[in-house]
Formats: sequence, structure tokens, C-alpha cells
Amino acid sequence: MRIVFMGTPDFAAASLKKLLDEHFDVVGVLTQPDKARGRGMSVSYSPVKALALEAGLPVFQPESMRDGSALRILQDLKPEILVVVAYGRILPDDILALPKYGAVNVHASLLPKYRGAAPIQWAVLNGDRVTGVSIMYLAHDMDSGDIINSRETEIGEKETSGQLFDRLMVMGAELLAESLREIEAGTAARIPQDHSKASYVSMLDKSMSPIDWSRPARSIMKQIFGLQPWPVATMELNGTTIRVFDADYTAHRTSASPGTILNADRNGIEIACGEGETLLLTELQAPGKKRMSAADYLRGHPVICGED
RNA sequence: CGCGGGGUAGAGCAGCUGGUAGCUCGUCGGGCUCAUAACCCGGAGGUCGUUGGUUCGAAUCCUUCCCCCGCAA
Repeated sequence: MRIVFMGTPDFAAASLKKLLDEHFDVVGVLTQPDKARGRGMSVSYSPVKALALEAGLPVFQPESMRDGSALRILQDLKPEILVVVAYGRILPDDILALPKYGAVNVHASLLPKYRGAAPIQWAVLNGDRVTGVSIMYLAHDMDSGDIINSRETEIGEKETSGQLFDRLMVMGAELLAESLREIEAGTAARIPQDHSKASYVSMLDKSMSPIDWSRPARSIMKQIFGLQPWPVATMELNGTTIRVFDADYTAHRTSASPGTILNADRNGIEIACGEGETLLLTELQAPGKKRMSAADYLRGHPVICGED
């Protein structure tokens, strides 16, 4: 089965790696064009491209999906199936219709829940205790295609989006390989989604960073862990914006107004939250500095209790 | 040459209108205490990221490079 792989970031590279390791017949790779990125704006290319080059696969980086160039590339590659993982572009119907077996996609949620751009982060942010990955066919509408396979996993109480991302990346790659084998064997399921239960999530942005201390402790915890590795929860302290990386629940109750600093010692910084709960912040990052324990931070930055 | 912040004792910071460096924690020794992450006394520990320069003299001014962090992508 001739496979053309389309993907860009690490999440996609994990799937491509799996297909190569399992000796699937990957005949070509499409990935986003190289861009200047990172400090210094040096030009670098995507993890998928790096892996494809290493494997000696032909790599294509069409600028547009709709000017016909991508379609021509695919016509030449003659794929029997398209595997699309976090490619970064919406594929037009003429491309989806090209391969005999259509196009399959790895999506990091239990569809139809969390269609869209940041399903992993939103599962954490919303405090879900279970999420998963789904392998589905691509359809005209985003993330609406028939499901081939899905697999669940529990979300740790203090698991960050980044950690969950790494786990789902592996799970997704494995389930993808299984699904492709089933497609080849003609045994693959094709279960339509219950569109009435669909939900959509947007990309994250920095406006979600500031912590609202009037919210319940667990809600804030989920914000702290769900917003890692980006954009990271923040708070104002000593007149600067501090990023918060780790915190713990406490058994304490308080009548202090939310945001009040109740204590600051080698254990961390305890702050009043909503509903009388408190949280102990244990790892922070000051502007221009690297992340450090709250205890380290306090050595050079006196924090006055009672302030908010 | 994308923009900005930072590199000073083991850790976190101050000093930076030039005159060989200080704070807190830790550490070592001693004391106090039923006891302590408490307290008291004493000590060790820094070629102030690197290169060159200005100067009688630089952590403090200018220059080269390296590394770290954030923004933007």
C-alpha cells in the first residue's frame, strides 16, 4: 500500500517514525515550508522533514494546497492512502479524493469531543480525567470523519499538557500503525461520529495565562498544568509577571480574599484561592531567569505575606 | 544582522554616577535546647562568563565572543 505522509511537528514525526520502523511503504513526505524560527530567526525545518531526509524519502513542501501544486505532487506519487498528522493545512476535497483508500488522520482526543486545534491542552484545562487518541478518515469538515479506532488514557492529576502530548504521540503512532494494517486487510472499522455530541476547541493564547485566584484550587491547578509548555500560567508578584510551573494542593482553609499571600517559606508560596481553598506554589520563573523552586526564588526576592 | 532581559561565593540576589565585593539561604566548627527547617557565636568559600581596550586604578565605561531566558515566528 503506497503511503504518502503529510505532517510537520514532533507529534507527526512520531507517527512517521513508527511507519518507517514497521516498514510501511512510505513513498513520499509532504511538510510545511522551512521558516525562520527560534532565537536569532535562523531558518530551520520541521521534525518531519528532518526524519524524512534521514530516511532518504522524497520531501515536498508546497506553499499552498489550493494552487494545484500539491495535487500535482500527489498525482506523481500515486498514493493509495494519505496519512495526515498535524500537517497544518486544511486539505481540499480533490486531494482527499485522490487516493484509493482516502486519507486517515491521528487526532489527540476521543472524537467527537474536542475537534480542532488544541485537544490535548483543553482536556487538561477542563480537568478531564480521561482522554485519548482517535484514528479517523479525513472528511470535508474538520475532524468530522468516520472513526477507525480510538484508545483511551487517564490524565494524571498533575500531568502537564506537554507530558500528555508525549504520551498521546506514542499512542497515536501505535494506533495508526494498527489501523493501517486493518485497512490493508480490509477489516478496518468505519464508525460515523455522533455529530450532535461534537465539541470544538480553539488554539491557546497568552490571554489565558493570568491566574484568576477566585477560581477553585483544582481549576487553577489545571490551568497551571494545562498551559505547559505554552503559554504557561502567570501571576503578578513584586511588580513583575511570574510564570508558575508547579503547585500543590493544601489541606488548609482560609477566609482571606483570593490572591492573598498567606505564607512564603522554604516550602513555597501559599496563596488563597476561591471557595476558601489555598494552593502552595512550588516552582516559578522570573522574567529573564530560568525556572526555579519557590524556595530559591524567595532567597533573592523577599515576598511580603498578606499582599495579593 | 528580528526585539528585549540576564551571566557576581554551592543556590537566589544586591552592588554597576569606577578605588580589588556584600545580603539571604546553604555549608563547616562551636554553643543553647527535651527538641527543632528555631536561636546564638565563629569560619571556609568569589581571577565578579570570555577577549581586547580606556584609566594611576574596573564587577562597575567601550569592544569581541560564548552561554542562559522571554518575545516574535
